[in-house]
Amino acid sequence: MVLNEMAENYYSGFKKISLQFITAEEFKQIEKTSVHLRFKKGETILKQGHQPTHIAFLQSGIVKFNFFSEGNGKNTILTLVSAPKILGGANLFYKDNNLFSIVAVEDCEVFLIESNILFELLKKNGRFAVALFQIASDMFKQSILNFISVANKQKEGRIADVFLYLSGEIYFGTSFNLSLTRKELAEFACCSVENVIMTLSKWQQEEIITISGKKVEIKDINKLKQISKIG
Amino acid sequence: MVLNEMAENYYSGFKKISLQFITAEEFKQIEKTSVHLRFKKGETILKQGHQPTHIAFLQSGIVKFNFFSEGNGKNTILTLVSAPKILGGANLFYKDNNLFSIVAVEDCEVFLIESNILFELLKKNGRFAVALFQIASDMFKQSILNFISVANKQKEGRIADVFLYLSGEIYFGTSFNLSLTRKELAEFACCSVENVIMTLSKWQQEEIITISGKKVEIKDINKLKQISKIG
DNA sequence: CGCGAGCTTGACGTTGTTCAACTAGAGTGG
DNA sequence: CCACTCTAGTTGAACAACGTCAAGCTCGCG
Repeated sequence: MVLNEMAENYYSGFKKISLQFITAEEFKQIEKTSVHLRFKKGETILKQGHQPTHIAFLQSGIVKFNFFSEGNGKNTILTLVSAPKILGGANLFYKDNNLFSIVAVEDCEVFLIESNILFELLKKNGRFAVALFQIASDMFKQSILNFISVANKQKEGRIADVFLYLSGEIYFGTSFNLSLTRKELAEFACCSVENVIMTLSKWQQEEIITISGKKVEIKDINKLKQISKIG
Repeated sequence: MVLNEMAENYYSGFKKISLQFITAEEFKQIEKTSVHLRFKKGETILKQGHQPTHIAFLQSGIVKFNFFSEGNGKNTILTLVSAPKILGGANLFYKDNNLFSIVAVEDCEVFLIESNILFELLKKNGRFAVALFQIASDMFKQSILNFISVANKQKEGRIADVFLYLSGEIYFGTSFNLSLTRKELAEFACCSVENVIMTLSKWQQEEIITISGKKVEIKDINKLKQISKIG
């Protein structure tokens, strides 16, 4: 009974969204063929290059979309996503193999849904399809915004963008416990680790942020926005 | 009668796709509230920042997705698209204002559809919705691949990517009339005009490509792929 | 206590942008 | 039909931005 309740809460976010569009009966169909899992920080939820057999619903935690380049052995973080959200946008859209990996940045609870089951429901229910696609495509928009940032701005502007994103879309506040390493910040901002560090040091001196250990506080968000704007 | 035939051909690509999923009756609904237009090279089809009232179907021609950055006054070409294809992916997905402009790179024929009419149909017909989203999302995938290229490679690898993309996805061959200026190539590859020129000169000396005027011939596509891979 | 991973700093070299000068071709008007 | 101008393309040199390297630091954990 306790277990049942836990399971109930486990996918409640997804269930709540779904039941606005599909019947309880139809939701049971999804439930039967899906699993819920916990992932520890650093574990891979969906792997780049694999076949997309599942759609993931992120119930709690934070994940990164990680692209590994064979050519030079470098990682790029396309975007970060915090719960609750539908992951596996790539899988929703294409039949292609996963473009990137999805990796837990903090401990996560995930609800893995068989994609062909979900797809059948989407085809039967246009409103559900439209709603899910709109949710899922948010991540694409973020990737594109990130692209634009990388393409147009130099380091400082990009790192400012990263912190504005963390503050606005991930931690929802100006004060948070950073769960990314400096290396991950660098992979997100597309620059070297040293550059992240130097920029952060500079910002500390200018009293734009304070960092101690993993604790980050943005003291002057307007200045950050300014830096982002200038590029 | 001749006019009718022309009009018939005009949106035939979109009609053909649509009629696999919706009835002729339903298609008439779209037809009634839509317009077909011609755009000259350089003209803007959908403008960045405007409200997305229409979805565009590109019947013929080539367009660029152009992002203009207020901060530094620079353009970035997110991706190029050749007909026939559904444009306005951004509009399909979000209610937000257009993230970027869509601009004709060659003369285009476009079929502008009122988005709320189309959306009503999508909600009623899940199979149609899924099909359209899959087509539209191809452009997102290309933007992300482009992002990865910009993030990981240096200029020569990026310019190689641009030419491989032009050859494979736009002109469908190793020999074509380039409709982009050097400036546009630079905006696509995210580097300076001078860098594009120097790289192309170098490739000519190495007999990887030949260029005379707008005529481009890729003589050694494997070498280009090699350059792309190394980055 | 010692080891290793993550973090920090400064020096140095490479990459790529900016600038300035020049060329070629297309369009315009006298 | 020839200057004139305007735009696109081209080249090289100077300079700034950024990544790489090397060395040292800190902190948590065995």
